[in-house]
Amino acid sequence: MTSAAQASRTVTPYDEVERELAVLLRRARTMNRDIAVDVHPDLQPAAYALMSRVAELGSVRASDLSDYFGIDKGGVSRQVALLERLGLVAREPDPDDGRAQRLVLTPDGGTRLTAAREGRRRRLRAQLDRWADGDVSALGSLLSRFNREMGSVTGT
Amino acid sequence: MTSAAQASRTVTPYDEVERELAVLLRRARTMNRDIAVDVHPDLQPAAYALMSRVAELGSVRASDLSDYFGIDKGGVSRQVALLERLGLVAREPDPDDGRAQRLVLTPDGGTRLTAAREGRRRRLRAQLDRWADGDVSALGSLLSRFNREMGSVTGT
DNA sequence: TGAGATAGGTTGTGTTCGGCAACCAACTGG
DNA sequence: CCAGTTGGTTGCCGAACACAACCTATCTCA
Repeated sequence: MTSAAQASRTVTPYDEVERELAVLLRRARTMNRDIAVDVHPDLQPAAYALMSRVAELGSVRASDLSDYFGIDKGGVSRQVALLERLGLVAREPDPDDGRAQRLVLTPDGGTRLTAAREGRRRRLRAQLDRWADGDVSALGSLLSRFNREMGSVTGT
Repeated sequence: MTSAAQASRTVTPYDEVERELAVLLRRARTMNRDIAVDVHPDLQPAAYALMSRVAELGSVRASDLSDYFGIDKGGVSRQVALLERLGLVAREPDPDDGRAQRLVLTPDGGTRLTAAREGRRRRLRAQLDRWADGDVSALGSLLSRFNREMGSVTGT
């Protein structure tokens, strides 16, 4: 009972998940930065994820992004402004709602994203290649589920 | 081929991992903040992870933390200073190296950490309870492996 | 033993991120 | 047509780091 090492009396799977998430989150910034620069030298790391989501859905409203990533709409607004300034996404008026705007990738944005995606995938693959296919899928599914279920508790 | 939606032509497991990580990372800040406040009202989110790691190992050097989390030692230094100011960790001279210091949890730090850990675990559990035990373990292992292998590519 | 080289920490500076809140515009429902 | 709500923008601010300069202690090796 001397040191705090006894905290390890029971390292539950929960603890492990928590610890690994902590590590991942701290390292994430660095990893993300490299990725974003691949797309466009002036692209901020955070904007990459938004852009990626726009590509995935084809057309989104800013508030959708805000909900999906669980971040403030103010931040989204700024990131989107940046993406637009860089010519990576464009805004279209939403036919169904005069207040809203639909975000779409510009051709240039699409091209750059695809190109960068290739490079990034290569790097990710370089690491995950040694994994069995099933493990990669499993990680994806588990993360997805985790996000989905944690997301619903927003107001904890 | 009109919109960028065709980017979904092949959503590989790699893509899913990437996407889910992106979501996770964006949400992380918020989640972490709540946790840290549980330990001590003035505790900054980032410091919680460090403190947690100190508890796990019992005694660490700042540079170990820097390596482990992959963040700059400057940041670690500041966080540690904060933790010390709050009386949560203490510094001891390293008997083996005059330059270094060993960080240990104070009794108060240990108490608070344990208490907060309980609360947090309850919340995490509330979500993960519906998971099969094996799934939680699997997520932990996969994340751990992911971190380990990605960590070794530091200079990509 | 003494001159680098190197490792552990601290501090100053700048940037990125994103929460909070005040605000405008447009939609919705009496 | 007035109130309440929702989509978005902007100002303000703190947190979290990266980067780099710097100090000190240790190590190395001739």
